[in-house]
Parts: sequence; C-alpha cells; structure tokens
Amino acid sequence: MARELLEALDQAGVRLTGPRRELAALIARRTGHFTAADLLADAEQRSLGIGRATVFRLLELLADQNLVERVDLPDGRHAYVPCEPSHHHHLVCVSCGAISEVDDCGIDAVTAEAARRSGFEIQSHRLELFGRCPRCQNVEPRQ
Amino acid sequence: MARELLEALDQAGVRLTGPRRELAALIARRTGHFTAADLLADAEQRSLGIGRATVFRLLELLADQNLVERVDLPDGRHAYVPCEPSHHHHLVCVSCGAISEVDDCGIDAVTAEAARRSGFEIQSHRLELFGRCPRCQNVEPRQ
DNA sequence: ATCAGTATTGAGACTAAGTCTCAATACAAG
DNA sequence: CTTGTATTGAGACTTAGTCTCAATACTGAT
Repeated sequence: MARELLEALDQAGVRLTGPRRELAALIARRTGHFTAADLLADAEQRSLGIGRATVFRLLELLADQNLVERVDLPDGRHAYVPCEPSHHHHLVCVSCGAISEVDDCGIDAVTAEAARRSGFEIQSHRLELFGRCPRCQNVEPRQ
Repeated sequence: MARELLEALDQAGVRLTGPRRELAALIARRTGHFTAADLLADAEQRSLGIGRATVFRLLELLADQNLVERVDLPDGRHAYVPCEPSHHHHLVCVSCGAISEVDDCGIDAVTAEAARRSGFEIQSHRLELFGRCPRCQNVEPRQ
C-alpha cells in the first residue's frame, strides 16, 4: 500500500524523496485513522529525523491527491484516513478507531432535496458516521 | 435571541452572570457562523474584559445544551452556529458564511443502508453541506 | 556517470487554538 | 445581608499548524 501512495505521488509529478518513502511506509502500516501527531510520533520513535513541517506537507499533498482524507472526529480533533480516491464517506468506530468506507448510498438525493428547499447551490458535502464496528460490538455488546 | 440562550442556560442550572449575558448578546447579533476567536474579538473591541477561557467555557456549555453547534469548515477551522436544539444539519455558504438549517431529508435511510452494508452500529452522524446561498448566487452568478 | 537546477528538507521561530490553575469575585439561596 | 460555591480573568502552558531559510538531494539532461 505504501507502493500505491508513492506511485500516485510520482504521477502527480512530485519527487520521491527519502522522507516521503518513509512516511508512506508508516502510513501504510497504520490501521484506522491517525493524526499528524501520531505520524510524527511514529517517525520520532524510529529516529527517522523527519521534521514536523515535512509531515504536514506530505499529508497536505496526499489530501490534494485524495489518497488520504481528513476526518473531523466528534471531539474536534483532526485525523486522516488513507482511502480510495473516489468520492465516498467514512464510518468511524468510536471504540477502536477502525474505518470503513461506504460509497454513495443515496446521499445525492438528500443533498438535492436540501438544495431545493433552501435555494443553495451545493458544491460539496461531508458525511461522517460514527458508531461501533462489528468487532467492538462483539467484545462489549450493547454498551 | 440572546434571551432564549439565557433562558436555556438558566434551565440548565448554571448561573446567569454578567459575562454570560454579554456573550449571549454578542452571539445573538452575529449572522452566520463564527469562531471562538471572532467572539473574543467582539468582546475585546467593546472592552468587556472577558477572558479567553470564559469564551471557550460558554461555547462548550451552549454546545452541551445544543444551542450552538460546532461546524468544521472545509478549511479545517472550527466554527459555531447558533441553532435549534433539535437534530438537523447545516448548509454553509462558502461565500458569505450564511447558515441555513435543514432537517432530516431522508438521511436516516442512508445511514441505515450504510449500517447494513458495513455491520457497524451507528451512533451518530454529521452531515455538512457547503455551497452558495441564493443571495451570493445573484451577486456573482455561475462563478 | 556527472552535473546543474530546483524541489524538498529539517530546524526552529512563530502563530493560533485551546486548556488549566488559582486566587479573587459575584451570584443566588436563605 | 450573609455565606457557600460557581464563575471569573490573567496568564502560563500545551498542542496544532505555518513559515522562513540555508542546506540537501532528486531528476532530467548531458
């Protein structure tokens, strides 16, 4: 998966540098969502000597490329999740942080209806679903 | 509208203090969304001598009471919008910041479908729609 | 292979956002 | 009025993110 990220960056015409390769590998081995601080901590733990700015710069690049998406957690923090570049939404497990992608599911009808009622010209939307993944439901049922 | 905020705070069993009254009035005279910094600036401009912490504390209180909702702007900033305490979603005008509330519009069907497909047990969701309000469409058509 | 030009880098200063502590104050119930 | 306690502002502190700049390292051309 790190490979895919790097290929996509290559396609985008940016240089494939050491720090970028290393960060791509760190992202690839993460499961679920992570924050910029998580990634920075990973890098520091391995003494990769990667600066804070570089982490933010890469995340921005990946987000531009839709290889990673920014998710606003219910507690207000910003996290990222690696994902397919097509438009979709995320299900975030509030227990373990696991992420699942869902594609359209009919939200277009909802936005069209909202546009009709309000007169707004809708350009984009963001739908985030929070709950518990199947695994966490089994571990601690009906909490 | 400041009155409504204060009444609701009273209901919630907190004290109706000077700073809270003043901030409620500032919120009431705002249109569209605003950030904590905006409110703080308003207060400073009027030399109300209200501390940063007080502003954040009140916003948290109001959010707990669902009198104000936190919105994550596309650029990643956090904003607040005063609103009805019932569940609903917001349309945010990216030109002028105007806010419009939309109620359900069939999103429950979407979340149910997503839950079915993923096996998640969905607890909450957040839908934000960004676009241009009717007024801004007229000012600068088809931008 | 090497070179040259330029994108990218890390360090660290800086800004902004938000939290926390604590002594002083002000509300509200009696 | 008095008194107990919630709330306050100041300001230190933390965390998130940006910016600058000189040094480095890709990459494409040679």
